Amino acid sequence: MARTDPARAVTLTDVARLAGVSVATASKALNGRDQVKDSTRQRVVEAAERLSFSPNALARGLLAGRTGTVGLLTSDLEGRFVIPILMGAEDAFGAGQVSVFLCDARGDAIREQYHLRALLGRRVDGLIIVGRQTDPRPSLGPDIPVPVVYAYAPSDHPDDRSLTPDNTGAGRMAVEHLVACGRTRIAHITGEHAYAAARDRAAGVRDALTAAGLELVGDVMYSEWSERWGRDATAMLLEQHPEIDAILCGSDQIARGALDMAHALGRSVPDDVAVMGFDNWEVLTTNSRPELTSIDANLQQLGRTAAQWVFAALDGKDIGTGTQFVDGRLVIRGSTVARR
Amino acid sequence: MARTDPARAVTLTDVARLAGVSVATASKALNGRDQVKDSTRQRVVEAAERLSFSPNALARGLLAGRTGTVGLLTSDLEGRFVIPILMGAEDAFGAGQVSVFLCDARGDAIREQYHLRALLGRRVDGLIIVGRQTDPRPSLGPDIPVPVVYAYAPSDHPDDRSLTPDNTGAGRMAVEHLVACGRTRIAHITGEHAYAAARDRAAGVRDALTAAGLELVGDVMYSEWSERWGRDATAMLLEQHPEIDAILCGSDQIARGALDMAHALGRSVPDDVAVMGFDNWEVLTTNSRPELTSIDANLQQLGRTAAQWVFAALDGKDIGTGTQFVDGRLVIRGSTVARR
DNA sequence: CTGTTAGCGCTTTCAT
DNA sequence: ATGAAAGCGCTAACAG
Repeated sequence: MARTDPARAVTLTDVARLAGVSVATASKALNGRDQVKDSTRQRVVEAAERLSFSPNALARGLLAGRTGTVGLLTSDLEGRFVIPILMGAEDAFGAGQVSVFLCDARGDAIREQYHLRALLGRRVDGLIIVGRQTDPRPSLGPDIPVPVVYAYAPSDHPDDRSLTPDNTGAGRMAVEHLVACGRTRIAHITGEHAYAAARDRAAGVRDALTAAGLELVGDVMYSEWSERWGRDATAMLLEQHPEIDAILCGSDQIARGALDMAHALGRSVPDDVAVMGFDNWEVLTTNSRPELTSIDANLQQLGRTAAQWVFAALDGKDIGTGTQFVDGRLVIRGSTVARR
Repeated sequence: MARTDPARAVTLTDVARLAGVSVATASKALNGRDQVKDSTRQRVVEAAERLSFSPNALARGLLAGRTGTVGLLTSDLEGRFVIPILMGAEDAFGAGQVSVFLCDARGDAIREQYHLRALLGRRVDGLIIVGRQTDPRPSLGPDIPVPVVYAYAPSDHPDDRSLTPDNTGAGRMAVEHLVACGRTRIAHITGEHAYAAARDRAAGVRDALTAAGLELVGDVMYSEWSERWGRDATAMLLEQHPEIDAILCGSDQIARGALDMAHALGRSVPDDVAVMGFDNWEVLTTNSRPELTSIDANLQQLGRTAAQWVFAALDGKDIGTGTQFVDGRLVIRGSTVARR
């Protein structure tokens, strides 16, 4: 049962006493220091096990100046981005080596400040700040006494270190895939123009089309990040430009709507028209009919790199400044390539 | 920029020196103890602010025996359940008062053990264990020295304290809604029979049907938790039982598939047939056409209660044992009720 | 190889 | 009202 321990937690002193040595020796024995006789170490280890001794990380941290903890401060309410990033960070840190405080600021600057203070008070060794869009976010400033890496949303200050998906590259990658599939009349439906993600992907789309000697069919269609918009835009598109053979959508949600409407209007996917999205949100991409080709932002990789940077900075290495872009990964499914 | 502090962090000693008092007095002043002259307190507070002093929570925790941290140990890879639970917990704890370590065991018992040891070593005040299904999970056993609450997945040991969605009640609630909408020929498509969530919801469905003097149309259709199954099952259903006027689906994903196929077969939703799901996963429910009625499991509430229990246990209160069920909440949308 | 000592930053008696 | 001192659990220097 979940009981509040009435007895004091077992300490190194208890172990030392049981093993019949001093705490110092016990400490050395358990930490693999080499000035300990094998038989002594043996005794200490056994004593520790018998008492199920678990060293107090607070005491250790207090002394070492390092706590082995990292703060992940997010505003991503759904956890769509932060969970893969957390997993990547855990990978990089090694499970159990480093523990991660996850704080959700819910897009509220005040709450963010609270959490920030708390994390610094707990002497985290580093911070990873996860935004919910790829638009630059306000910097925490230069006075944070630990390494900070901004993930997903870059910092708006050039001296900070940020890591964000390469949406322009992803846009290019998408078009290159469609072109490789033989598509030449490509339209682009996307989300809100206010989002850098939408604009950047669109820019990449244009680049790649130009490079392929093609032109976008119609204008980039900006509106909301929703299935509804995907449906509505697709209806308009197929009406005005019946010749299109590919609809590139700015998100998987939009793509789901496009797929839906294409079917409703009697177009076969991918035979008549290819459809693809961005984000590779599995619940959407692998459940549609056909399954949806998408660009995965490699967030787990992003999280891993962010964590490695924090570590590197801790070790005194220079991790530089500015924003680094993480490549996306094309995930091909049935909505752009006919089933074999 | 994110720099590793070259200078030592500012300590209470620094503050005391600047204020011209002893550390003891500084401590009292900052912690609102009442044996301090107002003018002295003033000076100390100012000094602390000037130095942007942030008390070392490790040192404090070492002394107090409480750390103000809680471990959230999950195996919910997508974060679908754990994020609302985390938010609920943060609500209950108060942002900044308590910090939450989030660890993802990824369904791996070894990794779970690693994380558990790490968390206990960091002297968390309590643990919330979040499973990814509502089936009972192995207990961590009686020897955890801090309060443990199992959330979402209950523990398989009766002496543990668990909190899980009331799926039976949710099944009942769903049927009651459909009946209230005038539906009488109701079918039930759901996920894998191996999942307690599927079986429990189905049991509730049967209860409520019986109570209403109705019978399920056909058998409960168990298979996978996917849109594909929703589509396939719906096709079979409409073929074999064209008279049905409601399809209750075991998840929103299945419901999306059902919606899709109902349309494809020329049935109007909700006029000819009502469709509803469970989970209220917004990306699915609010983007479909029509939007999907669903039962929300109130996970944020669940997280809040779990956190409150941990706290209560810490304060020495008896939080009892066994599993408590959290009521779901009906969210009515257009798939069961025609738009006004 | 082992033990003694000091001290990480803080709170809390207990004197003054 | 203030300060000196002890100690939370641990590790690192230094002595022996």
